[in-house]
Amino acid sequence: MAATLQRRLATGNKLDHILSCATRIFCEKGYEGASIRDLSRHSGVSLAGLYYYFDSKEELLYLIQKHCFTTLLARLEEELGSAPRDPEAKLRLLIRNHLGYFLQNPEAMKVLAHEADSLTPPYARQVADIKRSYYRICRSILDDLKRQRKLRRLNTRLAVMSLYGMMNWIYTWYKPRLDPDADALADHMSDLFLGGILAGASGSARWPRSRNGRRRTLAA
Amino acid sequence: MAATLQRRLATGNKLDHILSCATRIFCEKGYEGASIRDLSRHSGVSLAGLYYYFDSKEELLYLIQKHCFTTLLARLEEELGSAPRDPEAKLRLLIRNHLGYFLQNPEAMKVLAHEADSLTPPYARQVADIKRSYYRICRSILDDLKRQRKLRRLNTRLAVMSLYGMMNWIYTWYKPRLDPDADALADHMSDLFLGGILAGASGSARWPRSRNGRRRTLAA
DNA sequence: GCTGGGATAGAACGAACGTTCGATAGCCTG
DNA sequence: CAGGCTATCGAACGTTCGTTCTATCCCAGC
Repeated sequence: MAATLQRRLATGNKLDHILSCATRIFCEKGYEGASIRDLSRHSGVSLAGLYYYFDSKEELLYLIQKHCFTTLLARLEEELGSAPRDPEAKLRLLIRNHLGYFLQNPEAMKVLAHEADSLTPPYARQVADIKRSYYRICRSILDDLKRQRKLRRLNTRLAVMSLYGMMNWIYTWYKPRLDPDADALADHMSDLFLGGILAGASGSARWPRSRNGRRRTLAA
Repeated sequence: MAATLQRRLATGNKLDHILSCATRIFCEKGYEGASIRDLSRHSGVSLAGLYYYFDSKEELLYLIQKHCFTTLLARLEEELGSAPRDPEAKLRLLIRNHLGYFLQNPEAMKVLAHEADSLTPPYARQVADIKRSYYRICRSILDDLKRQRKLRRLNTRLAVMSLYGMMNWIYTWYKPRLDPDADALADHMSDLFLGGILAGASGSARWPRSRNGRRRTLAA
């Protein structure tokens, strides 16, 4: 893998082209369902020629995922670092950043969300590291919010995962012509999520209790 | 396919066994990544012998998805029909039903959520029909809620999809030992979702407005 | 006791897969 | 102009894939 590094620096353009074709194909047919021959056809590079730019199909998926998650994380850190904000503003910013990037790169978004488990240990670990950094940022914002608003019963892990679900599931249903744009969607999900989180603060029974009479969910 | 119907009625047990093995294998390796030879090994049925019970690998996935979605829908309709309830109670019931079934059948849940696009038209259409029924129920509950609570600015399509995201994403993170059980999770998500939906009712700026000063999201 | 069909499996088919080999251009450097 | 390096490709390798052919076994019904 080290031998190909120099090549890549000199030939970044073509590798970029291959990666963007691969993203489209992985998006359409899935990682397992896509073949290197598909990629050869759509990219215009011969089957053998492709292997000058990467070592294996799996490395291809790794390069796509690593690049996207790195970009997503870098943008978030840049925006978060630009000004000191309160937790709610930070969370809104995270959601806006997340959806903005996803809806700008819908094919990559699907490859990130849908092929999250397709990499094997050597590659998977490196991607997992980036994702963990992202998760930590999101969770620490929610921990701050919990402290600030005294949301004693908030399970921040569940909250983060619920938020992830809302955001990452988008790739299964979003229609650009039908649905609002990224900023509007970010507002929608921010309002929904924050409204839900903060509504639990008082601990009062605003709604009828659930069937078993308990309200265990927001408790850690 | 008609010819095999009679066989199946007489030999339902073994087909069930094959389907449950297939569910496990599709869950672990994905539909494309799983091979009929894997299924042969794990089910104890010879490669050729399997084809006595189904016509193709794709029909196998279809049978799994159809059975699960049909069961999920039937249970929901049964519960919803048992007593007249207000929209909020209905929604809580739907969430409880959805998560209850999913966490009872985690492998099937992943196959439903992750292989939603793996079927081709002849099979895909039939599964899509069931899913559409399910969607309509969910959406009409939300429409009722919107009417009842006068949530003028609620986009019910976005709300349904956000709820789906929260619920269906679970398969990527849920750890039975670490996370709350199905009922508690259902309470959590019901509170989060309903809190978020209802918080937007007043139209007051409970939180600082987003960067662009608009609050377009909850508007249809 | 024979027969017919449900149930099963060994062996094979053709196709597609990821990957590699060996060769060949083009180009910069000495 | 010789030599080496980058970039590229046609052809092939060995494997695995979904599926099918054919033969067998078992048992109920005549």
